[in-house]
Amino acid sequence: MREDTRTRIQEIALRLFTEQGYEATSLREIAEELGVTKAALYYHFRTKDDIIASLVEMRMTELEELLTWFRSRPNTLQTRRELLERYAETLKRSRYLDVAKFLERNQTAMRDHPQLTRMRETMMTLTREMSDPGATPTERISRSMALFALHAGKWLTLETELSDEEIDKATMEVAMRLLEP
Amino acid sequence: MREDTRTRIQEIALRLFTEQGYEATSLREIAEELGVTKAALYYHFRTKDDIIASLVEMRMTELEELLTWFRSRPNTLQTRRELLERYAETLKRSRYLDVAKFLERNQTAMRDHPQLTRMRETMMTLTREMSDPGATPTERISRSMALFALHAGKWLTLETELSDEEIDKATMEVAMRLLEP
DNA sequence: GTCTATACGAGGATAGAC
DNA sequence: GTCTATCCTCGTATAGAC
Repeated sequence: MREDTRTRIQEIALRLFTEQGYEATSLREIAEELGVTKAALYYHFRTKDDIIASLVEMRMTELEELLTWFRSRPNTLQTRRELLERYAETLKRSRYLDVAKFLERNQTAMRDHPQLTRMRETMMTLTREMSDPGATPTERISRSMALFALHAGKWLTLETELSDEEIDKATMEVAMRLLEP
Repeated sequence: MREDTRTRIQEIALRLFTEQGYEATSLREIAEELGVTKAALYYHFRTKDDIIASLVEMRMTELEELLTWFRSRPNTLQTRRELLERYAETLKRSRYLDVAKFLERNQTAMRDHPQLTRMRETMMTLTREMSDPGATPTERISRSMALFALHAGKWLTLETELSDEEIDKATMEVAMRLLEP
């Protein structure tokens, strides 16, 4: 059974946007790969922006759910460790990893997008609340970086000697260490 | 005494590119802020790309010098610690920090730039050579992340309770810890 | 409902006048 | 060293075929 056009547009667009850049990818390219004219895209999406807006929305909703879950639990080392595990899980689902990659690589292109502002705030809140009130600056920064470390691990896939699984496992160990005092 | 036009174009362009994005910033905007027409920019630079190419070149040359220096020294913990100090020093000079920020935020826009490829390779080589041949995956990833941590620290300036100096100091401590076994 | 044909203003870029 | 005229492609929009 054939996917619907709308979903195919999103898939092609996300791939091209991530590979070539959001602004460097024209609607004509997307339309050609789909086998239609670019005007046809405007039947399915109001603007170029709308093509990825729903995908970004998915990723953001997930982050907000993660924050809600975190706040519902006692702020212990155990909870923080579980937060890292859950965050890493979201990055394993290819759809979210693709969106995360897109967002990393197209920061300025999405600059004044309201969704991006919300997401930045969610990430900020998450990292901030991981710290105890009386923590030292080093402890605060260290814990904040634990989440970033999970992303950084995905950039290091060029370390040819290591397999993806080894990198994922080692990245998690490094991130966990950043939670320790 | 007035700066020459060429330098002013670079300064205006780097600021606008970093704030708004490379592709989102038009030559007309730069020209207007400078008080000329966009066609006039083509006297000073062959393409839009060339406007920042020389700035990126500076940053890249510096990274390559850092790699050369690192290779000239015994690969000890002491040398790796000094590498972090030197790397952080480059990020303190505003010109390089601005270029680094621009590169972080406009990755896909610079995608097929030969300079970018060279820089990625230099960073990769640097992080790879920081590892001993017999190191565990966790040690390798941890050391590789030490350099990224210095950048990540610059993203955390929104941690309102901490001053820039506190963040810099704490970031360095976290990065140094990532070098330890 | 789904698409094609066509047009508009703005973008980067070039050639050439002054 | 600065500008005009010009070109092609871009995102966007609408009218209308099927």
